[in-house]
Amino acid sequence: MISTSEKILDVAQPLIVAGGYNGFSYADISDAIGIRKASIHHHFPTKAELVSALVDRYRQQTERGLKSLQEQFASPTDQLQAYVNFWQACIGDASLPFCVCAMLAGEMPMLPDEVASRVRAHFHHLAGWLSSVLQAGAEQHLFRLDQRPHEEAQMLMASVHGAMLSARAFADPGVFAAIVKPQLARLLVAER
Amino acid sequence: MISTSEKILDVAQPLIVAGGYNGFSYADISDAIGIRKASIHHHFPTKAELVSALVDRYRQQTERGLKSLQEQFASPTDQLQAYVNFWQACIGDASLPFCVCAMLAGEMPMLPDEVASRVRAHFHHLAGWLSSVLQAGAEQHLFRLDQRPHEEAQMLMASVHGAMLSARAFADPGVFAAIVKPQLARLLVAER
DNA sequence: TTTCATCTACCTACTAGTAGGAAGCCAAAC
DNA sequence: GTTTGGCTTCCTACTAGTAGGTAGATGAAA
Repeated sequence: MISTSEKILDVAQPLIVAGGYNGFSYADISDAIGIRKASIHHHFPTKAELVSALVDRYRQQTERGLKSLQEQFASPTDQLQAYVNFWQACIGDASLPFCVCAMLAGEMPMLPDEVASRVRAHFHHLAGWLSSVLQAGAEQHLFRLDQRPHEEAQMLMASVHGAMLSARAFADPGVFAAIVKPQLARLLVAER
Repeated sequence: MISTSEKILDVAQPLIVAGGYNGFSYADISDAIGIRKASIHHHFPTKAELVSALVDRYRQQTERGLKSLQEQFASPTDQLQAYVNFWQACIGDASLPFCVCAMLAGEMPMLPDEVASRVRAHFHHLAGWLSSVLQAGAEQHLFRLDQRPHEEAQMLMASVHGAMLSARAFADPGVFAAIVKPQLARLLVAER
C-alpha cells in the first residue's frame, strides 16, 4: 500500500524531468492521480515544499543506488561503468531521461532557496562519490588521472549532464553513450 | 535607434537564460521596457513566435561570433581557446551566464515544435563548427583526437554545457574553467 | 489614406493557495 | 461496548493574482 504523498511525488518527478519547476502544476498532479488540488496542499502545503521533498527523496534514492552499486561491483572501473550504464538505460527506454537535479540546476536563479540548496547538495554528494571512486581506482592503478580526483569527478559529472542535454537536443539517446563512453575510456590505464 | 522588437528580445533573453521558457511572461517584458502587454503581441503574436525569433537571432549572433573568431585567430588551438574564454568571461561577469539553447534544450519535451526544432538546429550548427575546428587542428598536427572529429566535438560541447550547469549548481563561476580547461588541454599534442 | 505602433479594456483559462466541512479511523473515557 | 474526541485525509467552494491572447480605438507617419 503506497501512501498518497509518495504517489504525489511519483507523479511529480517525471513532470519535473520533462518541464522543470515551472513545467508542472498542482492541477497536473491532481489529474494524474485522481485527487483534488486541495488534497495535495494537505500533503505539501506549498510547491516549494513539494519539490524540496521530491529532491530530498531523489537524493536518498541516489545515495542508496550508489551504495548498492558499490556493494555489487568490487572494482572502481565496474562501479563507474555501472553508473554510466544506469543513465544510458534510463535515457534509452525514456524511464528517467534526465537527472531531476540537473534539470533544476538549470533553473537555479529562480528556484526557491530551500529547493536550490538541496539541488546544490545533490551535486556535492554526486561529485564526492565520483571523486572517491576515481581516487580508489587511481590507487589500484586502474585509472590514470590527469587531474586530482575532485577535478576529474567534476569533469565526468559535467560530461554526463552535458550528454543528457545533447541527447535531448538531438532527440537521440545514442548521443549519450557516444559522449560518455570515450570520456570513461580515457581514464582507463589499459586503454593507453 | 534600436527597434522595439529588438528591445523585446533584448529583455527576453536574460529572462529565458534565468528561468527558461516558462520562466518569463509578457508582463515581465512589459514591465521592463515600459510598454503594454498588448503592444508586445503586436510584434510577436504568440510566445512561441517570440522565442523562435529569439533563438533565430541567437543563432545568427553565434554564427557571426564564431566566424569573426575564426578570422581573428588563425590557429585552431586559439580558436577553441577563444570560444571557451568567451563563455568563461560571460559566466564570470554574469553577463550571459548560460547558453540560451542549452537552457531550452533541457525543456525540449514541453517546447513548442517550432522552438524545439530551432534549438536542435543550434546544437547541430555548434557541433559542426567545433568539429571543423577540431578536424583542421588534427590535420595541422595541433590536436590528437582519440575519436573522430564529430565525436570529439560532441564531447567538448557536452563538457561546456555540463560545466555551465555545474557552475550554476555550485554558484561558482570558477567551476566552469576547472572543468573545461583540462578538457581542452587533453586535445593538445604538446601537452602529452 | 493606408499602414504602423501603441494604447485601453477586456477575455478565458489557469496559477498557487485557503476556508471550512465531511468521512473514516483509532484510542481513551464512560 | 458504546460513545466521545481527536486526527487524518479528502472534499467543495472559494480567493487573488497571473497567464497568454484579443478587440477596437488613437495618433502619427508614409
